Amino acid sequence: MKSPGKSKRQELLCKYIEGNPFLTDSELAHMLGVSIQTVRLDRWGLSIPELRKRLREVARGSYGQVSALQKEEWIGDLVDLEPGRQGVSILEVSEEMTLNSTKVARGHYIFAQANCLAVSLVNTKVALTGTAKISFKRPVYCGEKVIARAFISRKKDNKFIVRVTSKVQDETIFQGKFLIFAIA
Amino acid sequence: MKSPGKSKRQELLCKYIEGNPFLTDSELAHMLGVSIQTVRLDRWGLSIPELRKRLREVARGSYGQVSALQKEEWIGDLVDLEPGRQGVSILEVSEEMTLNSTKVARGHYIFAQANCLAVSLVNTKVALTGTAKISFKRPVYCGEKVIARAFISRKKDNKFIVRVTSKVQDETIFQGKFLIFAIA
DNA sequence: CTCTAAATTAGTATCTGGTATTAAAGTAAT
DNA sequence: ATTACTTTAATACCAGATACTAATTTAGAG
Repeated sequence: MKSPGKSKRQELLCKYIEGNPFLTDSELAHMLGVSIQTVRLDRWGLSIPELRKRLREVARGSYGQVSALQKEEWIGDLVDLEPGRQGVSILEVSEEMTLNSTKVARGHYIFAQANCLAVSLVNTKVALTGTAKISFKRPVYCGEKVIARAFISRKKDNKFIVRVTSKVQDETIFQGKFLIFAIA
Repeated sequence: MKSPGKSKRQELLCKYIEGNPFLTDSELAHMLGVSIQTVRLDRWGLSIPELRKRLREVARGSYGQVSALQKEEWIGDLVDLEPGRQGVSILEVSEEMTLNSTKVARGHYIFAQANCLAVSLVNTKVALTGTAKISFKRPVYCGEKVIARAFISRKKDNKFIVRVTSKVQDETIFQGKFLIFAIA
């Protein structure tokens, strides 16, 4: 019977947890539109540990080192993702991301968050950024929460146009148009 | 009455937890030779959060911090700089910068190197990226050395146009045009 | 359409590491 | 002995799970 839903969902589950290891099972269940038991079953099948163990590992700094998850380098926490359609990620600007004299976030962090999200939207094993046109609307300060929303605006063959808008409390601080290539 | 035992014990408690945030109350109780309730009371008095919250905090702090992008002030090594004119930086692509399945560097590192360099060309206290148009010409692999060259192509008031070309052994892998604002 | 196996959901008991609260001892100084 | 502080105990509750069993849903083959 092997419903295609299962493996797809498990892939998605991986992405969610890779993108944000702080998610509980019930949050994941809600995001995936399945019951909490299914999430646990999937985690078990993928041998992904529970939230608390993941946090322990992250805290120890060993997360992703030995993990079967092969954690990607993510900037921002993934909070919503419909591969092939849209996604949302949140980044809280910390001290290390800022120019220490001004507490303004360095542009490449904002870019990195958007880029990570844009790439993850493309539902293939590997996706690479080809070109991008980006614009920083205003400086972002330490402590602010940047919410990046991305959607695929066009698709042709293996090329995707992804638009990302990043906001701090309804104020747009960044916009970008990314051309992403999907690699088979 | 203020027994000396209490404040001494609380000091010790602080040290224990600072030295190892992974300790449970019962472990601490055992170490301090008091009951678990006393430990909780002490934690409460010192407003030290419970184990799980401590782990969350540690995890939050270290999550992504492993990343070169978060740790380092600068992406790339500056090897030449004439402020207001041109500059060169070199970045050796390390394992952490790549998608581990393919060993291809994630775009935002290449961008970060270029952005850092572009910003540093502008000879003021603070400079911020306004807009950028960038293009990744080919994937960059783990171990390759990326040499980014930047020059100021135009200047008007506090706005600078900086062009960056990044190469791996004479092969252009990235080009970008940055509009940088100088802040007084 | 029915049968069947896989997939999903439900339900219950149990665990850890706590919070929150109330109460009961212990201790030490005046 | 009284008073104030300190410590321990006891109980109810919570989040976020594990572990297990069972029922229900769903898809596909015959």
